[in-house]
Amino acid sequence: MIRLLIVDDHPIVRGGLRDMFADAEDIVVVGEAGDGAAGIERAKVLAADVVLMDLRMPGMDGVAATAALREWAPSARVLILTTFDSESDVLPAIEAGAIGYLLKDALPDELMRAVRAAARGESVLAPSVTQHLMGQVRRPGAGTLTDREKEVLQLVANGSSNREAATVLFIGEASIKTHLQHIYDKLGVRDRASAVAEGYRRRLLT
Amino acid sequence: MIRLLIVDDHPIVRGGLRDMFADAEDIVVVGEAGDGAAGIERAKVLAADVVLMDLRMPGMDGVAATAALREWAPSARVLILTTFDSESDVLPAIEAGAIGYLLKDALPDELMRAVRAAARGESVLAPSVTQHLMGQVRRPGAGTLTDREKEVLQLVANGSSNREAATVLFIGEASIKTHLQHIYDKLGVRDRASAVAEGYRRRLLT
DNA sequence: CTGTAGATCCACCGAACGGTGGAGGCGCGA
DNA sequence: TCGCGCCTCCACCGTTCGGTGGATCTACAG
Repeated sequence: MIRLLIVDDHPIVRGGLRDMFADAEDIVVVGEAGDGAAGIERAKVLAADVVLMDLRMPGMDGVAATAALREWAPSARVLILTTFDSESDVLPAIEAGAIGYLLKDALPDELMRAVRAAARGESVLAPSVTQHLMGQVRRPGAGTLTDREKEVLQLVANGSSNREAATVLFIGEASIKTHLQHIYDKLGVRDRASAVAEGYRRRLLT
Repeated sequence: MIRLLIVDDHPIVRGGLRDMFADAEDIVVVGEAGDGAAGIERAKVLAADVVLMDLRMPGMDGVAATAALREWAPSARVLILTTFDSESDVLPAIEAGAIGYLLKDALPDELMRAVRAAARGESVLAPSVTQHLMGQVRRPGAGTLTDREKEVLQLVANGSSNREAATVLFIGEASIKTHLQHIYDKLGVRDRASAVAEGYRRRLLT
């Protein structure tokens, strides 16, 4: 019997999922949680085999919760179930240790098979997600900004000129320019405006 | 008896909603649809009183469907039920003729009361949505970019210089600069980088 | 018909930015 | 210990951008 935990901030979604698994004889929904922190606690207490995890949640999000589960409930397999399949969602989730990644437009039958696969330790990915993963191995390393670079990019997004950013960070204007050059290289752009755009697309910015 | 139609592209969400309304004695779910076009057809055929409409859907989205329903099924009240409450989602939906706007983290009880209110022709808005509306009347016109301005901003976000954007849009570089000045004024920023940032924050850009 | 909003275009100027090719220092793991 | 990644700083130069204050044309509502 597979012990399933549902973590999603929408009561409606939780209800739909619980209902769906009611018919399955080999799966029992042992609990629900509305955010990441509660999900971790529930997974531990209830000894869940599989955790069905949403990514976008208030408080602790799905990625952080997935990472935390590796430490606090290593035997739980995390299956991401979310609406979005952009690289910036998929990659952190996989890195954090998710065993599978499905989209919410999945058919109930697919979802059921995915849960069983996850319980066996097998990976199940939505087709579009597979594409993103393949795209990633082709360009390793690139695309990750350092903390300092993210700070600079955030300031630029907030309207700072190079000089203003330099003042805020207590460094010289020249350093800001150097950071920006590195940012341009990593993001594959040629100016601050499109760097900001890429920053939002990859969810590096707020 | 309130005849309710559910329009949402996620089977899971539809299931959760149908289940939720199963207990209500004065509400009957007469049908479901997975996109806007099907929703319009169903609303007409089934003579729905209230349409529970998602905004983000493949094909015809919720805003377009809401607008179309005013012509094809004027007696149907559209109640938006979605995950997002940004101004750029809320305002078009209200303009298109939605009578209410709820978020998917609403409690089942709230949702039930909202459907009954909508059936009576009363407006129900999520609290955060009310904020957006109030913010809008305070600065009328401001904050809304014209189609042309959105095009320009999108090109800038994609790395175009003023000259390149001008070429793409078959207009002069001077016009691009003028459009950008208007964009800066409306978004309350002073350069293209932060204009792009604001564009993403207000969901004007992809 | 007249006002308003949107789109287009113009000139001028100083300031900021992007490109290039460096350099030194620090911490960490091989 | 040596290399590597990261952060810091420098100079020079051409290009682009932002700010200002206009202008004309069209479409549409009052």
